[in-house]
Amino acid sequence: MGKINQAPPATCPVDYAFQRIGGKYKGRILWFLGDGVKRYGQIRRSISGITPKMLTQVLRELEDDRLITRTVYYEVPPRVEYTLTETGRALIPSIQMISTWGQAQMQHQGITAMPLEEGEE
Amino acid sequence: MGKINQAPPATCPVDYAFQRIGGKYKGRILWFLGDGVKRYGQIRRSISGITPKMLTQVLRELEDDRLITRTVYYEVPPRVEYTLTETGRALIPSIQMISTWGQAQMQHQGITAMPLEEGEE
DNA sequence: TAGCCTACATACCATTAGTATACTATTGTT
DNA sequence: AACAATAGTATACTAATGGTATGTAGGCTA
Repeated sequence: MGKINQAPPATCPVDYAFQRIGGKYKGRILWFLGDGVKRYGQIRRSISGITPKMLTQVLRELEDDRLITRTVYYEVPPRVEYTLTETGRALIPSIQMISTWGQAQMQHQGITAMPLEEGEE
Repeated sequence: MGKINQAPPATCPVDYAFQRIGGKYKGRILWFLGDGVKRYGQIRRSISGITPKMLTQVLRELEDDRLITRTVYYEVPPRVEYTLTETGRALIPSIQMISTWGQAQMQHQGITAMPLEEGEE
């Protein structure tokens, strides 16, 4: 349930890729993780508008697709860290390019770009 | 109706971009158009499994977002040609990289990649 | 000890994306 | 007259995606 595009396994590389990084939040999450190891709460604060349920769901899908790893520290309060796998990291240059494109388009339309949020801690 | 992601206008470039090129078919269609001017039927034959309704819908969305242009020739039988705009063409290198990534992953998993179809004419 | 925090899980519901199938218009060909 | 070709429309439907609300565990804080 909740899997973006799980239908017929892709034979086209573009299709294959978009089945994994399409969806409303995946690009932004991967992009944010490109910055380094992040905790659940950090991601949630950086991805404006995402609900905890969606975040959990999306993170699990990315984990299932081996784009990120999830490390649980059994402390109290619990701590869960997410980081890109090699495969996931290999996507960052592509997302970088897409971001650059997006930035240019936004400028073109007079929209002010705000890459990612989150107040320091 | 049918607009993929029309919710709050993106402030993040990555979000902005994925709102335009996300969805099941957009990446593949743009990629195919990267090859040059294409007719409706050519696109339909190249994107396996797409229904005419979806294709029309997606093409209209790409047109609205100024990623492609649509040229109608009032002949019989009708002829409609689609081509990338400058903005759309600027996306091709990113899709190229994503495709390369996808290809590598597919190889890694023993899947045979089949970039795009369509028999010559 | 009553709530608060983190990091979720679960149930339920609404919206949106996508599918299936059939149909249209126009003109030339058989 | 029936059929082919192209580029779609129309209608009805299912599946995927996303959202709200609430629950849970264990320690921490007031």
